Amino acid sequence: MALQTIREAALSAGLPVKTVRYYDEIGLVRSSARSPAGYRLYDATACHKLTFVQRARQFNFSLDECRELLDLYENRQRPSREVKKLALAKVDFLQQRLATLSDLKQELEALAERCSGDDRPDCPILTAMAGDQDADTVQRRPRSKDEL
Amino acid sequence: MALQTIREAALSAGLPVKTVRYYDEIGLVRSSARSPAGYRLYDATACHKLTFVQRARQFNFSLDECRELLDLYENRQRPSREVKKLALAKVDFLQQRLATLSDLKQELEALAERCSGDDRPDCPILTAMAGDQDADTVQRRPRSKDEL
DNA sequence: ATAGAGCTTCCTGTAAGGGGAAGGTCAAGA
DNA sequence: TCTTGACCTTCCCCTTACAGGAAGCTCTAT
Repeated sequence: MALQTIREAALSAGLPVKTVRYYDEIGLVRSSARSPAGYRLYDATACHKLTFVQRARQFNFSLDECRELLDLYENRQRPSREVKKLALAKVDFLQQRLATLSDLKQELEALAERCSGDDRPDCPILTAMAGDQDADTVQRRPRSKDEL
Repeated sequence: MALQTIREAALSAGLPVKTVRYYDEIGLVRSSARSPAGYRLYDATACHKLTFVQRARQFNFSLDECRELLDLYENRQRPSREVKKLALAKVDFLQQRLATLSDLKQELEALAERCSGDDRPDCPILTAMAGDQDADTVQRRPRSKDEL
């Protein structure tokens, strides 16, 4: 396969052109060459890496984590243990967030259910947020960095 | 209650000082006055609003949404319908994200389960992300703006 | 008088790009 | 040959919701 322009490479990886340019800029996936006019050119290997990163992103890995995964992917001697560790850590992270969001949703649903949702101004949702005595069912939760 | 300094107001609302200063700067919750030396001063109403915003943030509302909620909260004539609409939209949003994250977690777990996690270099996780033929169980999903 | 805490504004940085301007390049059609 | 339009480049600002820190003023206690 011949060298591809950034647009072709982006299309084949399912990424926006801007994103591919950005990955080049931060050194995550470098273009394999430049044309005489300065156009970025991507060979099969580079396109492959773009696709790899796109998939890893779908799995919620950050760009830094993608960098790690790419390194592992390129190192034919790596132990699968390391990859599994990253994957399981991500699973844990997702589990945490699922729990938090689920709680949140239930609380909001409960409040909405008690709201008449008509023309009257009384609203248990606002009352709860204002912290009036009616709102003692609302729990205060600490916020962690990870919590969305 | 007398006027409070930014630190006292922040403490009473459970927010960092930096955050309260930021809310003032963007006009979300303005300080009610300034001391002769230029110190921000908060009265009971302003402190109340800070608390309101802190609660709404716990419910995952963005600062722009908090602004809307504050407007509704301050408008004694508002119909509860509008508040309920915002709350239910947020519930929907959370529901979407829960589904996405749950899918993600299951896929990752399945991959990790098939990975030996030892010293050998073979790794189904990397293989799946590389898009090799072995990875036909991995589905491509479109990413929306909202999806974390 | 001085130390230390608290306050101010201003600047920089975060994640992961998006939007758009100004300008060079390339292939096709008139 | 000229021109048009699509494509490419770099550069810069914008986003969310603050955090960290510097330089400098203020207040309180000793």
